[in-house]
Amino acid sequence: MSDKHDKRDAILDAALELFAERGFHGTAVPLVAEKANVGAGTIYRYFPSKESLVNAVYLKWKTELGRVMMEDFPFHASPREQFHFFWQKCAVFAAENPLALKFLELHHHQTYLSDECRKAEEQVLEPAFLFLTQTAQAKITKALPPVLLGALVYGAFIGLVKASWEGRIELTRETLDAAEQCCWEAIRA
Amino acid sequence: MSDKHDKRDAILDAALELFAERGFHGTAVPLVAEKANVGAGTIYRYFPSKESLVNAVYLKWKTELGRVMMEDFPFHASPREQFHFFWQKCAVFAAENPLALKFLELHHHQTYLSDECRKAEEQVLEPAFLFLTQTAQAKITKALPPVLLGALVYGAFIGLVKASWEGRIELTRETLDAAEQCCWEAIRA
Amino acid sequence: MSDKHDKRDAILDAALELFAERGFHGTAVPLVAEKANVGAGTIYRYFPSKESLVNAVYLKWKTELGRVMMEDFPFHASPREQFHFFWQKCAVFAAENPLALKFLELHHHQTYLSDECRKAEEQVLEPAFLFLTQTAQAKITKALPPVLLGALVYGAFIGLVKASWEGRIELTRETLDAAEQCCWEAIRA
Amino acid sequence: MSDKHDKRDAILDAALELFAERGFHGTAVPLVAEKANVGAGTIYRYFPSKESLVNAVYLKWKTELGRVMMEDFPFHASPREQFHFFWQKCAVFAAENPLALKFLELHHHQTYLSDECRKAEEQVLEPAFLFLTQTAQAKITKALPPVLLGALVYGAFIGLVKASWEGRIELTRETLDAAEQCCWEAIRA
DNA sequence: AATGAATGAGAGTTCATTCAT
DNA sequence: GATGAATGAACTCTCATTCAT
Repeated sequence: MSDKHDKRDAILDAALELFAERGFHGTAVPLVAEKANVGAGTIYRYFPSKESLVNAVYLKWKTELGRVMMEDFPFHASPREQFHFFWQKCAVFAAENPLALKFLELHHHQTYLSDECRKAEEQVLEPAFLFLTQTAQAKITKALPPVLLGALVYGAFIGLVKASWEGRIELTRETLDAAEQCCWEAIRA
Repeated sequence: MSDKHDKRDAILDAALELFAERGFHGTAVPLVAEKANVGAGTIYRYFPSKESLVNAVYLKWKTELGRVMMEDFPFHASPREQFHFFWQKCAVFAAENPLALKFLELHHHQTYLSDECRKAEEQVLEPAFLFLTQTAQAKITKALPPVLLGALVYGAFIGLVKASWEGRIELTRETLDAAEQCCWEAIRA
Repeated sequence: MSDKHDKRDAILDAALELFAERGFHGTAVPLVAEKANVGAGTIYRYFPSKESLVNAVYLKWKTELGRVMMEDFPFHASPREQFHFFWQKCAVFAAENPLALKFLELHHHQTYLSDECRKAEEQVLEPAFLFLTQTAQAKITKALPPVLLGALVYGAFIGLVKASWEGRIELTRETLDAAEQCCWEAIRA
Repeated sequence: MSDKHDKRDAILDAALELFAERGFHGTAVPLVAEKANVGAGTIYRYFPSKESLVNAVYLKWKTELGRVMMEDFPFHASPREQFHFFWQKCAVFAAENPLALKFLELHHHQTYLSDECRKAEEQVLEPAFLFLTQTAQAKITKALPPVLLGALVYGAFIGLVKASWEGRIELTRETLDAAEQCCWEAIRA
């Protein structure tokens, strides 16, 4: 039925895995083809170039990240609960799509990414910035630029995830909860 | 005497800059040679391969980072002052060697890095872990694994620096101080 | 009935145009298919290979050229009138089928053409050679090998047509008549 | 001594031969390399692309043709003698550089040729046009556009040369002289 | 009969590495 | 010791041809 999408998706999945592990320039197109179980030429029926492929992977997962971040957002919950929601969503995404997160981190702001990818980036960040703006106004979080607090918390989260990738820590429920509390204390007024 | 080291250093500097901006696979050896003002063959008199060159750059700067982190460490100051010292050293390193930090982040844990690099990595982290172990025992910082708190704080710091690289924030004295205080509040008991 | 031939002709027409403009190796088969409004695979139902297609196009137009050259030949007119007939036929063919003439010139004696094409070539030239043989015997044209005079006149004609393709001259009635007279004076005794 | 030019020339010579026989798109770069006895990559040290290589070959031989055409031009000889000079020069060039002439004919006005090549083309034609303009004014040649007479004569010459390439005629001294006289009669008043 | 998605061999091109100078 | 021209393996990408539908 969806043979066409099966193949396109197989290519996107294979590319995600290889780009995440070896980087853009370190990944040969025929290798992607082999992993996706298609011919090398087939990739070029779906993507006009290797660059467009990496952009497609980036856009797919950045968009997906943005989507899950806002899914069922508890608009009427307390700021602390909303912060928990954000953290939880990131943790679930990291647990379910470790390769996607690795890929997004590794290719973030690379020269071969299109403007479209940069715009998707900003859209994903917007809700978090809005949250930090509103809670700062309410004197719940510190009177600091949202971009600063956002960078710190997201950076801390990524630091945690990277430590788990390197086997230096295990992302148990307790660890994640403790880390969340640390980050909340970092930003609360 | 220093002619030999002049050339070796020129190669390491050129490699640092190019690897930081384009990544390992995205950087051609002849380009490194050109930037270092040496012949392409000369690089192979100092480094047996491109891989060994990237390892040498990594080791040089990881070691340098470890060195500056411990230089003049105030062993008898208060934990908060010691934390300030760590943070300050990182900030100075980031300001003085932005390319080096970018390089270290980009090549961190890549497959072509040798075991020696991984060991250097650990050595750099050791003092910070020791600090977090001792302050936790003294109930000054949270009773959480040092690797967890370390990952959060270093991650937050890298998040901040990346935001500045992308032009989303300016690393003024005030910003850095505020961020430091956030991170202290994240880990304090 | 003519459905089959419609498709075959559409392919031949598309191939003529593309081969004439981009050459044999510069033309992709799927492009021919697209221009002919058929599937790429359909071409291989009519022609076993790209080579056989270019041969078919060549044979079609070389044969057509031979046909129109002899159509209504004025066997009983004067040599000068017969020469005018030849020239006129060539001019009409060039005007009506510029792509065909361009194609025939571009692919003339190429390695991928079959022997059949070479034979067709000779058949087309035969009447002209016969004419030049007979008029030479009658001391109306120069006592030179027909192949020499034929090469000069046909070469001159092609030179003229190429100049018009390049926009260096316009093939008006006057120009063609003047050129014809030049060529006649070139060969007349 | 001139090792560098030896290699560049070897590439240009190999390219001339292969492009003349198989056309631009029909010639693979590695084949040129093999014939030139260099590595495939070496070609790209001398020419940035296959296109620039074919342009270099074209320019080299078009320029050479223009040079030999004007070498020792008998400015004070009679028009008929000057015509003989042109014809003779072309014949010598064709005899000494058959591949070059074949190449120039095959690649004439192709889309991948640069503007520089087109300008070289015009420069080569200029002296012939000047000759035809002046002789027409002196009522020695026909009162027809130089571009018309030039196209006829050069076309006739190429027709003759092509016939010899195809083995249909032998370019003896007598044949060439007779053909020259034919062409003169074609254009004389 | 007709299709066009799929293919893999081969195209043009790059680059890590070597070696004669 | 230093070089950079030379290389060929491997890259990205194209296309003549096939075959399941």
